[in-house]
Amino acid sequence: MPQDNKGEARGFASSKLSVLRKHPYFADLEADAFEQLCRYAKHATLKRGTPIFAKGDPPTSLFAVISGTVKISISSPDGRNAILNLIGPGEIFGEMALLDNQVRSADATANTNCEMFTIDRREFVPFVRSQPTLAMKFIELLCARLRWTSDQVEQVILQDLPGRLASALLRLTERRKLTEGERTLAITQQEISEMVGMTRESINKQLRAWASRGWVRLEHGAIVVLKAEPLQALIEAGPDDSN
Amino acid sequence: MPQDNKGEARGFASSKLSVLRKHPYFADLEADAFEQLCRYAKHATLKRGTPIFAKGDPPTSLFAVISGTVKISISSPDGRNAILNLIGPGEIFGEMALLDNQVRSADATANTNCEMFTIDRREFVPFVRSQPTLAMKFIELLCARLRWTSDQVEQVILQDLPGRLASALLRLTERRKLTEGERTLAITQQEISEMVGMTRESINKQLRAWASRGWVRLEHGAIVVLKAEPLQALIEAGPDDSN
DNA sequence: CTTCCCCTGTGAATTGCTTCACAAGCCCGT
DNA sequence: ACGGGCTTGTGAAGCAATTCACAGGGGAAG
Repeated sequence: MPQDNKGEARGFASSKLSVLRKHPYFADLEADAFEQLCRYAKHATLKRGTPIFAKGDPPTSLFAVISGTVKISISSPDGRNAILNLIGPGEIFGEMALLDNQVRSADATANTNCEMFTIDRREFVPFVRSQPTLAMKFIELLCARLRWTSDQVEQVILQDLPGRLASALLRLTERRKLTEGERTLAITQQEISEMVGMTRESINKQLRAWASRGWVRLEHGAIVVLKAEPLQALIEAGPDDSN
Repeated sequence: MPQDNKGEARGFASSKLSVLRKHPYFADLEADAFEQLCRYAKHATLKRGTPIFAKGDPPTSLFAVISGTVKISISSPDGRNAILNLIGPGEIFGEMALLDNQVRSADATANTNCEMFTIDRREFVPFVRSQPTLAMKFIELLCARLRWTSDQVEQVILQDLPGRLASALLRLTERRKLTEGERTLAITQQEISEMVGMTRESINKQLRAWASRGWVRLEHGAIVVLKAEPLQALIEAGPDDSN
């Protein structure tokens, strides 16, 4: 739980405000609510790899990512781990434990160098209760999360390796609102493998097969989706439609 | 979308009220909100196997189960299916699509003969907006769902067959608040297999192995958990701790 | 500018789970 | 009370994905 408040050094609410305004999640709040939010929000920057919270922790804050990405994951005793979500700029995380007042159900780590706002629990909870509009916004957020996670269950249970991988790639491009031409995903093969629950090696071989067909292009730390249609078709066809 | 309103035949709000009062989910609503709810709620009974809604449908209602269980599932083109959740008496389902105004993301089917209340979308949404307490209650519900589903992802990705199965059994007993002595789960091996994403045959063999050690007892259409500790230990030990 | 670590790439052997193919039992509806 | 269908039980063969064991290349940090 790092508390690097460099942003506070300047001490001007206005500077914070201008950055917060750009955060899509809060963009359409009413003026007074937004002002209140500004007073609550604290700025923080953290280095790649920094743990933000761990499974079992009592929740202290809500987080709003400004730049960089945060990994939400769970690890098993034998060293494997599962990535449940990757949170990017303009997104929020850590709301669940705050809203239901339970301990954190997963780990959060800065996946790259990150810039973010944090809102303390003591201010956040009464704030949500006092703002019905905000409560509805969080309901929508939770619904979106639930759809995302249920999709993950569906794919992991119903599909084989090619299907899961295709599904993960497309879901990630959609989420990032990349819908045209070259869809570049800044993600390592290791990370993808932990999202779909298969080994890095298997993922690599499948990606390579698709690359040779021109469906994707592989770069260092990135995957570029070139043709979404055959991948989509593969998912709809179900397991073992010969890759 | 069956609309069997036999319960209406009597035409007395009071009879409906007495049943609704027993539904834990609404038990602690304020008097006036509860009265309003009574006017909205419609009674319905449906036979085992009846489809309630299907993936892709526009949402029409919220459902509150009084008796029986409802299956929330998704099926793939090649005939396999995945059970996302089993909703029992005192529980609610179908809220997600209503709250975020999207199409249904899964199928719902009466898994046994069922008795339930339905609340129409046109009445439900304004009702939630006008009752902050209720909104907070739904936030909690969504959080609980999210934890449940994330757990499912975690287990499916991190654990092997024994771990997944143990985890599913324990999560089900917990959910039903069975914490002492003989925990009977009214569930078929087919159903469990569709919840954990493995074949019925594999599940059967594992259950049989545990039965011979006295950890569980197998009945027709039911699994009785006799010893939770070794199962729990198995999950914590992670994959391949020799069954 | 150079070191070191992470990311990628690839083959061979192994295996946990599936697939397939049955048989028998229980229960529900008519 | 009697089918017929769902539910359980079990073995043998097959295979998709893992495991293991490498090697080269890029990029970030010092």
